[in-house]
Amino acid sequence: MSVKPARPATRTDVARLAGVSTTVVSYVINDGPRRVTSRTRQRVLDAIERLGYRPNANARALKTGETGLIGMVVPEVVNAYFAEFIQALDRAAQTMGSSILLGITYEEAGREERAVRSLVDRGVDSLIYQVDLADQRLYQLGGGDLPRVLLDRSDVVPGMATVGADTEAGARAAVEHLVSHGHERIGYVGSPMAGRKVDLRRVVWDEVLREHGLPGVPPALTSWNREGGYRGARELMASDEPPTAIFAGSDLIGVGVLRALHELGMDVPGDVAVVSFDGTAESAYSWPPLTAVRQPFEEMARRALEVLSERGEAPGSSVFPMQLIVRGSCGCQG
Amino acid sequence: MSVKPARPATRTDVARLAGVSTTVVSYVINDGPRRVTSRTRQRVLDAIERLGYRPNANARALKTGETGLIGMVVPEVVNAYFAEFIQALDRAAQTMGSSILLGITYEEAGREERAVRSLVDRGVDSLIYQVDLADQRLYQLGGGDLPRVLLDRSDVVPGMATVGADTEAGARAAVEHLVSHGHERIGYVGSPMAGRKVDLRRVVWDEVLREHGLPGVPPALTSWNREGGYRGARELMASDEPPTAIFAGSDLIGVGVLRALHELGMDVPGDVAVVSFDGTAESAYSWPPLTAVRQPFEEMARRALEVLSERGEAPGSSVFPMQLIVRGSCGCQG
DNA sequence: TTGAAAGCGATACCAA
DNA sequence: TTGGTATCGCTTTCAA
Repeated sequence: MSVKPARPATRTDVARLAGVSTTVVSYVINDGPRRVTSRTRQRVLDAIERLGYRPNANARALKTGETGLIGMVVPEVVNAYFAEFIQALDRAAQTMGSSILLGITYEEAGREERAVRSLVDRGVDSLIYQVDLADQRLYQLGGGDLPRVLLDRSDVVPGMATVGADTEAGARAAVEHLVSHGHERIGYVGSPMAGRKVDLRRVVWDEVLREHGLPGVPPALTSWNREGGYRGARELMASDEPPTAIFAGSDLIGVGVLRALHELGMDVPGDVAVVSFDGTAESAYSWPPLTAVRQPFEEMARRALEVLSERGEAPGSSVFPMQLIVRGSCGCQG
Repeated sequence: MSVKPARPATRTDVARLAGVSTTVVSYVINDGPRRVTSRTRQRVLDAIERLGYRPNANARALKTGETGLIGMVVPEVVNAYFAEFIQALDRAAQTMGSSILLGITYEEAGREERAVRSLVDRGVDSLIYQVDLADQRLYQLGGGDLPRVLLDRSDVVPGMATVGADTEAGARAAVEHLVSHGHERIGYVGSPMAGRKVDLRRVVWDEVLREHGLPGVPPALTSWNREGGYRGARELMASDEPPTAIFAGSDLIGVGVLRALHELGMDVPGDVAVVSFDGTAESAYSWPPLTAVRQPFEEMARRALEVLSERGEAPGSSVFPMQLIVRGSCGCQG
């Protein structure tokens, strides 16, 4: 039976109703730091229930210096790759009573600093970077005491913990799979990386080709979205010796590639086979469904939160295996 | 030139360095409520700069009762339909110095209450519901004083402001477009709505068919995702008189429909034309690209924030027009 | 086991 | 125009 007060009940109201001091209310809410008789405890619990009392998170944050908020910096959310991480992180955070606060950069120079600063100013307890910030100094925003982790990122920031997928093995699995189908001209569609970062997918693709004595193919470097995949595939197919297989650097790219191939009247995987990178839901429903190497979203998210709570440890890096998911676009089921 | 203090600077540090009282610091930061000489003001500004001072959001929230956080309740984020709104809202909120705090329900009964409660407990200033909550009482969480708005929602909650798209006109445009192409058997793939809510898309589809004297077709009601679209189209195409056109209740459904049609060896739009609802980026890169009626995401987001700041007004409802985007799947370009 | 009280950082009333 | 100070709701030390 809860009574609706006009003004939200505070801890003082609870104390008064329970006939104890506010200190005791605090003790029962936090299960410490002092013990409370179970009788007293029950009285407090009853009062809380009757008043519908909920602790004021801001007051608590002010006092303890912890908000229970985890800042996550992402370039966008309309992209299943990031959205998958956001959800995985959110679920993991829920079990710890924390919440994810998003800082979206939109990959616009101006918004980048705003996004990160906003998180820091709001007092997040830690930060997860899922974006390559243009200005390295932004990684230091808020001072050195905030636990931070780089999640599945291409750039490396000295002294910062890292959680990522085994891109190298994943890319290798993808390309080797295409090779195993007998393809000899295998193209790659990706994007140039900002700064002088290297795209491991591209590097590995190149390596595998070399290892098998296959001819090199100029990579099509456009942008990390569907449009980029589309343009890249058009480019690749317009060459004198078009590839018979394409390794797409992301699912979105893969989808764009498929569209281009269809437009050209090519059969997938008959004329051109495709394997993509990421393995989000969208890849499963394209036509044909994309064979892809999948990111271990949940595992990485859980690990990221672990890393953040182990603050103080030496910044290490965790690597998780990717998994090849065979669907229709590679030719296995064709 | 900013000095990095070990401990973050507080307003007291600023006051000391500027040789003024903390009150004045407050005045210049908030531009009021009292005026400050421009000379004093400048001294304070300098001190802030030198110390790298940033106001503590929690302390401020405690004092003012406002956090600058807007709670947004969504079922998921790995779905461009919701992600588009999240981004649109985020951008709009940024211009007001507010942030969007997400409460993801995952459409799981248990998480629903947690998600909403977590937002309220964190002290959000207002709430945007983008999900049909199973338990209507959850809409009242946090008391009656929180401004709330329902964003593009199918259910109606008495006394709550609403911002939505003109689903009816949108659906009509979609179906009429198919009719204008000469189709006589037009199917619908959607999903049963929770509770006894009605799916306007389905109702309008039915209406339009009737108006044109076209034969009714049993709708395929599955679920609002790609898988649902797939199953729905299989179902529709397995009937004795399969449709020659399909109205898909969402982009995801549309994508699933396309996959099913391809699997059956049908040509789109040659054998079956498709028009979908929502118009997210994914619809533009399916094969063939989906003709769709598009949600006015940005406009609705902006309006939602306006409504929230007009607290106290009578709860009205804003409706925005949808736009038909013609691409390849309807037959216009075939 | 319980309570009084200091203090987290910021706001704004009331005086000066 | 500027400053002293009470206060927001909560945590926790110290004393009872």
